[in-house]
Order: sequence, then C-alpha cells, then structure tokens
Amino acid sequence: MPGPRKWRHRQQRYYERWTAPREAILDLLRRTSKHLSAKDIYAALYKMYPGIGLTTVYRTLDLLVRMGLIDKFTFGDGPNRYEYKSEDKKGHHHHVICSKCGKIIDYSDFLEEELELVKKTEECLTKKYHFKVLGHNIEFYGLCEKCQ
Amino acid sequence: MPGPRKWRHRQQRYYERWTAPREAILDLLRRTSKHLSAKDIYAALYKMYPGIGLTTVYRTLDLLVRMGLIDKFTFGDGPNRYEYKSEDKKGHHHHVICSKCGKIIDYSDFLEEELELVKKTEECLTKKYHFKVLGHNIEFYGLCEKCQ
DNA sequence: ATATATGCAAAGGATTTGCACGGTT
DNA sequence: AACCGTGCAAATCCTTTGCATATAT
Repeated sequence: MPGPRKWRHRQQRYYERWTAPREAILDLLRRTSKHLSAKDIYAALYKMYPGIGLTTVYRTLDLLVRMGLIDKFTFGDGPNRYEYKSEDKKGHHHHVICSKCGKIIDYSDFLEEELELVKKTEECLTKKYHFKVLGHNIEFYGLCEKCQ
Repeated sequence: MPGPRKWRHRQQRYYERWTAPREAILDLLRRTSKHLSAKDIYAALYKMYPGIGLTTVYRTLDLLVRMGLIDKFTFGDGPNRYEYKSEDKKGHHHHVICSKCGKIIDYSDFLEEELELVKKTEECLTKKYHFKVLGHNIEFYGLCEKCQ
C-alpha cells in the first residue's frame, strides 16, 4: 500500500514497510487544514479504523516528522500539534494564537520581508556561532476577536 | 520584605504578600542569564532555602508571569523555561535552539528589521482578523557547532 | 481573627517504553 | 525463520490540585 512519497532513504532508513496506519495518518493530515494533536488523530481514525492504538499514532507522527513530511508544533500548554508540510513555498505560514481560547490562525503575509530577515539571521548565526540553521518558527500571540 | 517592584495592581490584585520565596525566585531569575526550568529553580533555591516546595516554585512563576516580570518559554520537548524580562529594549532577544543537545543561544541582531516586520504584521493582523497582538516569538533551530 | 501562602501528597495529562503478538518479507 | 509494526499496559515526566498547616496582616 504505497503512499505518495513512499521512500526509503539510502543513508537513514526511515521505515521498512509502508503500512495502512501510516498511510491513514499521513492522509488525514494532508486533507485537513487544522492543527491536530495525537489524540485528535487517534479519535478521527478510530471511527474508520477501530483497533488502532494511540501509541501507533505517536510513533507514526514521529516517523513522519523525521521523514520531513509533517511539522510538529508546541503551542505553550496542551499537546503538540502536527501539520502537513506542503511542498510548495505557498504553504509556508505562521501561527497566530489566542492566549485565551487557543484558537490558531494561519497567517502568511509579508513573506518576502520575513524571508529576507530570516536569511540575514541565518547567515549571521552561521558566521557568529557556526550554528547550522535548519528552520525557524515565528508566532504571534494575543487575543482573538471574540476573546478581547 | 518588599521586593524591588512590589506592586499590587489596582484593577487586578496580583498578590497580597510579597514573601521570601517570591523574592528569592525573582532574584534568582534576575541574576542569571540562563533559561531555568521550575526544577532548576527549585534545585538552586533548595541549597539556601531548604524546605521550599516545588509547588511554590510553580505557583510563584505563574504569578511572576502574570505580573509581567518574567517570560515563559516552551522549547519543544522538556520543561518550560523562564527568563527575567528586562525593562529596557536592549534585553529583547531571540532564541536559537540546538535540536540535538538543547543548547540555547540568545541572539539579538537585526532588531530594527525584526521590529519593522513585527509592526507591519501586527497592524495587518489587527485589520484583517481584529486580533489583538500582545507578543511574538521568533526562534531558530538547527544544530550547534558541536552537534553537527 | 482572618485571609493568604506554603508544602506535601495525590491527581492529571501527554508522551514514551517494555513486551508479546501478528503479519510481511 | 527473522524482522518489523502494532496494541496494550505500565512507566515516566512535567504540572496542577486538594487539603491541612503555617504565616502575615
């Protein structure tokens, strides 16, 4: 049951078998625009796939993160949330989080400015600390319309 | 035993008594440049102040966050970390986190550019979503010199 | 005297780990 | 047959809560 990007890396073996749960979890994340937690995913899958275990969800999410297919986000309190990483740059966005109700808005304006700042920063960090930047995370928090 | 900024807000009472543990915890955070977890603080204080409870540390940290004296950071896995919020803008910085060893570097270049981007974004978010921005968080992650 | 702050122990929530079973290769 | 993936239960880690006691006003 090969997925869309079934792929075993030469250097680092990500998996040996592309199984139904793995496909189901990746598929769910690919289809949704929400930021799902492990439990969310477990609950959604349980309907169509009873017998699935929460542990498998966690392990699969970890696998998908390592494969670079999804991103993992930690929003202050509460469980980690996962998001499908779209291949095109258009998918890039930030999160705006309401501190009160936890609502998350995806936001993607000023990407050019951001990109420039990020690039500058990365170069500087490489020079200054010999730090290899692999990614960044920009988020805003405050109060959403309803919670003010 | 009044602290440096002992202060009971008129509208919202933060505390009734400025006690020794509160002073000790704020003081510790003011003196260090590290990003301490609740346990770190507990351990440090335990030497000079045995009998202090971890619960008190958590409760005090929560209080100090509500008072706006310290910031709380969640770096992926691991415990939350706390940092004294300096009053001058010079104290503003980002975090660069090594994904492997967890090392945190404070970084504060390109603040003007950042400030501009942040300002733009905040205005836009207000207009677009009527979202009241209270703060932002910019962080970079990757591999530090040793871990590459 | 009264309300607040504290410490301990227990509870809670999220995630990881140990282990035996079952399906693939 | 050997190995990988899975599910369950237990363990772990961090944090919060309940409650009785100690302390400040």
